[in-house]
Amino acid sequence: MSIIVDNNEAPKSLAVALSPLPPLPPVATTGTRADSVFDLLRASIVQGELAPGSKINEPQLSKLYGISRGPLREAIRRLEGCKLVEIKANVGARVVELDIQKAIEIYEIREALEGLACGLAAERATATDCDQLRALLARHEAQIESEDGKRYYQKEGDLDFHYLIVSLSGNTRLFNLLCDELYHLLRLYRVQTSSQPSRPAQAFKEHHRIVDAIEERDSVLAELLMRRHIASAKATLLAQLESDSEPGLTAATPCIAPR
Amino acid sequence: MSIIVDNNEAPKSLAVALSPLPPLPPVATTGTRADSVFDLLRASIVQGELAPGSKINEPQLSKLYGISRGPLREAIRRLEGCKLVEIKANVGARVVELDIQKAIEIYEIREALEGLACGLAAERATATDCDQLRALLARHEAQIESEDGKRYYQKEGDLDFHYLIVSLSGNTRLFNLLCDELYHLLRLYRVQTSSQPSRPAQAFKEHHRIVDAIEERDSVLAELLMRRHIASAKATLLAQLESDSEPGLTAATPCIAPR
DNA sequence: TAGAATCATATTGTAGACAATATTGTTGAA
DNA sequence: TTCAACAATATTGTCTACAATATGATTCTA
Repeated sequence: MSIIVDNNEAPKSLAVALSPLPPLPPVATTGTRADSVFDLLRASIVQGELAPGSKINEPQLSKLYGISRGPLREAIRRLEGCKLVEIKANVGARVVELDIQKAIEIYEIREALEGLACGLAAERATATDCDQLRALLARHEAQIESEDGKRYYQKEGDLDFHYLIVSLSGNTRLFNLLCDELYHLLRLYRVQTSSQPSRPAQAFKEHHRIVDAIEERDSVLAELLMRRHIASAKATLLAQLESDSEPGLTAATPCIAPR
Repeated sequence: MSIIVDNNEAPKSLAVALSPLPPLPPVATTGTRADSVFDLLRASIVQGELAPGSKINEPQLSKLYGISRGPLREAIRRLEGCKLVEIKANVGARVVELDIQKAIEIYEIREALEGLACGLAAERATATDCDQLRALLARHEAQIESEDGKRYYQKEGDLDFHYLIVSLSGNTRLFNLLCDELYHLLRLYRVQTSSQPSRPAQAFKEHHRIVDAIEERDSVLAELLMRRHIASAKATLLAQLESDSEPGLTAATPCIAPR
């Protein structure tokens, strides 16, 4: 089936995306300590344990993880590459601060890239692939209806769907770009705007229509539908962020370049 | 020559891209040694001095640059983030190997992202911005006609045009993604398929039409034209790569996952 | 001779110590 | 009281040395 691989952690990513949904095995890392700590730090950031904007203190973290500062710094450099932290020379790293402007930028990019992925998937997906997609949707639907852990599963489930589509695109670099970078940032937003209702019913309808288009090998339609789907998600998120930030009125300015 | 700058230095990048083309100050880097070496290494790779596929030897490079391995390793981690080197744990880093498959992937992504950028630019560009675009094109045209350094300037000039459009998109993340990552890889391809004719006449026509669309605030058309423009460039590059690799028949296989 | 196991070498991974810089708090003057 | 200059502290940046792993050459066995 595919494809995806990537730095250091190649098999892992794909396995997760394609497997019949194990409850996300937390990655038995076999690499270097810098790699392990990278994973741990990224998880901490994405799950909100390290608050956005908070300082990354090297001595403190190296004690916490029981490693020296060398590999820790390498891990931080990788986080910088993922845009999860921002480093200033001689000052240090801080967890990235999310604001509405950044959300807009990310979703503009996501719309273009996932549209591309979905179009490619429509060109390349096999019948088996489509079955997998349907099975995935059915499973999520069941989970939603059973009401248990509704929000959590819906969220992760939604990303699973997108993972699978992106992996079907056959474009490894695109997969890495979306799954290793952008999606982690999205998780961060979801944690921040905790537990949005996220319109599951509507989303499911859209998911099914996307799979329809893929099955029909209609790449233009598949791309269009995916872009619309993302645009809807964007609108939902922005509404959430705006209502959240109304009291404080932060970061809503159309400023573009960070100074 | 080069313009290019990057993370850590966000504001700079944008400013440089927007300025009326100073003769490219080679970046007076004020950051850490890791940052400087990152710039140097990236330039070495992009200009082909460090051959694709060649090993990155840490002791050797640290002696060459007169620094210790610590900051060097951080620089290498950043290069990994840019996809210019590939790191295997306990084995080391190698300069990325370019093959046709990767070129296809990169250009698929580039088409989507620059299409997006161009559409956004059409929505946001001011009259002054459009004047800048025209001026840029005129300057390049003059350079081409004067025949001096034809190919070289055309190449860099082409990227200048794209830089400017991307910066006009107003999407900082998109700018970083394209200008700090993808374009460097493109340079590497250009060095590898040394001195392609690169259809300057046709490209200029396309550039002008793109600016037309931007001036008319026709974002849909602007996106479409840019996507076509990139698709043409892709076709040119692929033809070049295929003719190059015919004798040796290297890397033309549709192999996808590096193992 | 071919292949596998072993050992020597080189390279990567990590740790800890020191130097350079920024941050914070304090003192002093207007 | 406020501001500026200075000193003390903490944090980052860098270097050197050592440990762990991979690479290759060599030896031994079939």
